[in-house]
Amino acid sequence: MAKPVHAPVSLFSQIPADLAKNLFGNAKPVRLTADQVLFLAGDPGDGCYRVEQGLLKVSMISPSGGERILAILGPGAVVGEFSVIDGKPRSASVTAVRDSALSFISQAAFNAFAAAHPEVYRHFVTLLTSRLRDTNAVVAAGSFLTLKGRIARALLDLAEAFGQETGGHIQIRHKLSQSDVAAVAGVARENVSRILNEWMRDKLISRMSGHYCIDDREKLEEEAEL
Amino acid sequence: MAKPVHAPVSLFSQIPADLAKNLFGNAKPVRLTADQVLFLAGDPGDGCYRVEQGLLKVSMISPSGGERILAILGPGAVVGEFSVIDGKPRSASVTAVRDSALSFISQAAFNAFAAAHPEVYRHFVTLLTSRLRDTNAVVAAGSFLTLKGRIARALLDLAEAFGQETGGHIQIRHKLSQSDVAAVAGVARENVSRILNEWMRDKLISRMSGHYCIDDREKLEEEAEL
DNA sequence: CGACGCTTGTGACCCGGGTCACATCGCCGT
DNA sequence: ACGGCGATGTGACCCGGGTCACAAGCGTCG
Repeated sequence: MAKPVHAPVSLFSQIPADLAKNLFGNAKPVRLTADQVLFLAGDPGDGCYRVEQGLLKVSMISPSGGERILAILGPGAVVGEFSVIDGKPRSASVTAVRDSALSFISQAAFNAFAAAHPEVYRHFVTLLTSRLRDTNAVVAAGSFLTLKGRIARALLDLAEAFGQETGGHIQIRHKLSQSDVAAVAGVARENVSRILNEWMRDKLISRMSGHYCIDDREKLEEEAEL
Repeated sequence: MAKPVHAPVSLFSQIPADLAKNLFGNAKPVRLTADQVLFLAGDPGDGCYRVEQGLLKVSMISPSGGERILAILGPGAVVGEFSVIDGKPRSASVTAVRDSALSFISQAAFNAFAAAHPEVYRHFVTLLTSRLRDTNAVVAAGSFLTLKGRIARALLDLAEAFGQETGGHIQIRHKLSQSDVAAVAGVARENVSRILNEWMRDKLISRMSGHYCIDDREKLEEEAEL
């Protein structure tokens, strides 16, 4: 029963380009250098951003230092909407994975725009729904899958976000460390190393100059289901 | 650092009563007896429901039989919106915990209504946002908290949903089995038994005729943070 | 009232996977 | 070319928590 259990964690939270154009038309530009923090969980939220360029990660940090990555966002994604919608503090931290450029709009500006263009809500509804489906899948994965399954899922998700198909192979066009994969999968880094090597031996994946590449998506998806 | 890590899983997904009145005005009534399944994950989704009366659980079942409860919904809650919004199959299963009465509206009816009353989208946005916050918290709990922490969280969440405050004590007005608590917390039933008894010894909670009751919310919240 | 069938209580065991401790390996910078 | 440092590879160990196996409770239904 090869059902598609799989659903991408790191779905880009896109909204239609023309809408975004207007919404973020004269937004304030913000630049981040790699590893710079945009905001931390708990911070008051005063507005939201659109990723113009670069790469961000949305994560939660445990008091003991552990990190769990909830999503990785690229150009076109909107980040920080929660606070704009409900006014509560930021629920997660956002950090630049590489140098990035964003557009910022204040909560007030957003509300004003939304009042004038109610269709933004409709788009947000579909966007949030798809995010919720993903997150539910993550919860399920966390409670049902084993280490290997979770790592497979993480890879597949990453591929979904950054993958570039080239003849049955999927290049992940981003230099991701094992720690990153570990934080997405929610497992220890050491195990990522072990499993990834095992899969390289078995030709499920390969690595070229730091970039991982999925060679046998089929088998990997199999690994992801239990 | 007693920060309120806590966020309810089983928040009732309410929408304003007057809106619901119209939206579900002449919906088709549906009745469920305890333990009856409303729909299963994977089923095609043809519409959504409003809980008029009773209690439902939203859960995912693992191939190996394990169950993970994502939410428990009571009167006023809307269930099955995902499929109505994006047309995809149901992402989780919904089962009646006790005899229940629902109102059903088809996807078409929903869309028609929403087209005429765009404000439904705005409400759904806030509803989905709060759900997403919760689910993210669940992911965090799953990766950071220990057994005790997760059980404490589960109890607190359940209390949030069914609790009735009475002088520092919180009655959980619903007969929930340890297996239910276990499925909410995502741990083994046996451990729920052990931990709950430990907490009863320590006067954090008590049980009267099957109903659990939180006697020392403070301490319980402490347990929930690591 | 007794029996059957759930829900609970508890101990013993086991194993997946986290943690620790290093050895390597690149990759840069000077 | 060398030295340093972060990213990897790998083994050994350990422990939280799941699993198993029963023993009690406790309704509830004939």
